[in-house]
Amino acid sequence: MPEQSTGPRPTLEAVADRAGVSRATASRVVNGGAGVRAPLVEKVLRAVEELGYVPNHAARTLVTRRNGAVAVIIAEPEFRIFSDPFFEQQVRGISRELTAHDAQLVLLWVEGPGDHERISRYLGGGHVDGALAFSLHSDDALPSVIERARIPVVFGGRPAPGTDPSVPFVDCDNRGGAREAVRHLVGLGRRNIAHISGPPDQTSAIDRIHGYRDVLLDADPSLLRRGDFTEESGARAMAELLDRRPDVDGVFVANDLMASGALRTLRERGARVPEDVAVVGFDDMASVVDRTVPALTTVHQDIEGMGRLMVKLLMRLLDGSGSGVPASVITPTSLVRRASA
Amino acid sequence: MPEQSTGPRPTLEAVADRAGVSRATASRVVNGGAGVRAPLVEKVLRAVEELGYVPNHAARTLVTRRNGAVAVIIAEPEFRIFSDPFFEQQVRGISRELTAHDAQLVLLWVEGPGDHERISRYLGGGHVDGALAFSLHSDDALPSVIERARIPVVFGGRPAPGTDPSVPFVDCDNRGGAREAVRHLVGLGRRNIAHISGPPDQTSAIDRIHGYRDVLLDADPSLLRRGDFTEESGARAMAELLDRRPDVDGVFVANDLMASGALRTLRERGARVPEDVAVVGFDDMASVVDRTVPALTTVHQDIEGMGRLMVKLLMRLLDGSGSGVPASVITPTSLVRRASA
DNA sequence: CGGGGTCCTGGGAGCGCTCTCAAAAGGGGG
DNA sequence: CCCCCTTTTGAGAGCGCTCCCAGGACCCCG
Repeated sequence: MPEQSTGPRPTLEAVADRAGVSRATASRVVNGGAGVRAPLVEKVLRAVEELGYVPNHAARTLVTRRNGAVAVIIAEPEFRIFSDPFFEQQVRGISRELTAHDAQLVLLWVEGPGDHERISRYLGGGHVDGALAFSLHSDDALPSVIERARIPVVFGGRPAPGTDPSVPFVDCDNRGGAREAVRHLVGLGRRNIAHISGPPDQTSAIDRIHGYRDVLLDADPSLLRRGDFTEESGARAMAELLDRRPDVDGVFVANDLMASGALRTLRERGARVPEDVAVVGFDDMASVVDRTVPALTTVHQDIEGMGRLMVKLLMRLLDGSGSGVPASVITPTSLVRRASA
Repeated sequence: MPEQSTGPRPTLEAVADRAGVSRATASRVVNGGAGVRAPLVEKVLRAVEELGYVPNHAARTLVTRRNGAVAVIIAEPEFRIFSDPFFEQQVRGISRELTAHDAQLVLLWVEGPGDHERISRYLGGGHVDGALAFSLHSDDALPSVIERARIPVVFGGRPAPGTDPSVPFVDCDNRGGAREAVRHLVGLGRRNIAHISGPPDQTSAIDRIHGYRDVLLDADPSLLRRGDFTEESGARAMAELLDRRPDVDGVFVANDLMASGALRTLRERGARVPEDVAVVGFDDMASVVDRTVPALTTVHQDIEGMGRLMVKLLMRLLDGSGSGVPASVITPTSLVRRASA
């Protein structure tokens, strides 16, 4: 039972004294006890217990140059990314994996370019061992701010072209997933397959368009409508599609939210899904997929797993064990068939 | 322009040498420069700039015993609290205020009792100067875990009875706000005013019930229905209410989400709002209030402000300037009149 | 022009820990 | 039983910074 000491916290020195060993030996025990004989280990451990000793983190960091903390940089350019379920899942994965590595999550909330100076100084100040960031918009200056800090970084999502290509990232196989979705539609015998895409400044949206084109090399431009990943934009895009191409019989929508909107429009226009128009989404977002009518066929990606992977990559970077820079990881996707296609 | 030094980061010593002053003086300048003559300040600043000096955080913490970081403890008992807009606003306020104080936010994500040991050790380990936590359910063991760490803490929301009463908290005036809402309904000439409450293990829900009873001392129990703060539960409670008390002409709902559900039920049952039944919510949640038909009259609370206040209170605790323990803060609420009442 | 402040500055002692290196202890073979 | 090698332990030197304190510079007034 630790003593309820009111005074200053006990130091390693105190533990060593109590155990009758040197500070060095006490340190060894506290750090795993390799190379110390059992009886001494026992003594030190008892002293630690009795004194309620907890290592001083700052002192340890000062000499080891490691502080067991990782920054997660959240940029909130315009929307409420924090309450985005996609994002939440990823952060959850990160948090869990970080815990497994006994590392802490320091949240860096960036609200605008005015914060860049602060962030840069913080990252460069040795407060954290590394950083995790998310590539959002290609016009964002944040990646370069992070790079300037010369600190190990892993991105979530493929960064926009122009970002230092040596920075590893974790992303799902957007292009492959899109291909699978479109092939499924083709396999269903659909002839006029459209695509409702995301904003062209996000690499995930671009990659999904590429996947669509990979399969439908000669797709007519009139079959391509652009949305912005919101439900509303999906509904609108579907309406436009129906107006221009009444013959459309299949749609691959770049995310579930827009697919939900598209489904709504289809219902309002009296089109049967999947009989008249088959719909495939992307993300397999639980909160959307279940409530959709009919249930949405979509491309699944393991978002939490991607978060964990980001941490694993960063840890490998920090250990330096993986010779050189670890390669980026593209996680697999899989088509989940439900009623809409 | 900072030198692109590849080697080890420059130390204060290096800065002092370059500026031709002592380490002590360099330190003084770096920390504000009080009591140093202008020309020397100038010289040191230039050296800092030229060397690209950034203070070593660990070394500083080692001697000052302050590390400029605050833990935000997020317990996720069952639901996705992280994506809760209420919560997001509060964390945003915390983040902003922390930034203003030049302090960092360390996110501690608690997923279950299994994490308590880890959290406790972390908080007690001197990694952070203080902690911010949210009082969620009265049966949660977390508050006591935090208390055990003997670290300054401020709660968001009034803690359940049984928690150490000396721990300061920030909460809005739930009871007063509820009173105002009910009085408004009374002022509208409503005779049979019902209340749809939140779960009884949350103090905010209890306080709002109290406020309702303060005004309607003799309210019949049949006018009180319990929900769980979800839209669905609000819809259900309203339906039950209508079944038992068809004469109800006013409802105070304990939060906007449930009020939105109640409004839906009212519409489905063909009751006009506010003509037949006037409805008042609580929270003034932007994402709900705007989309409701009719627009929801509700009790406004400054959620982001509460987050900021939590930080301010904690900072006062840490400074020790406020003699003794700062008092908890109850922030005011205000009725926002829209169409529903 | 000297005395007594006041204001600045530098020296140096740690903060608590890790880690290197040398000394001590233990062990085995000749 | 002694010597050499391996394992275990301890002494001590920092890590980079702040802060106390003493000494020097400077200033104003008599």
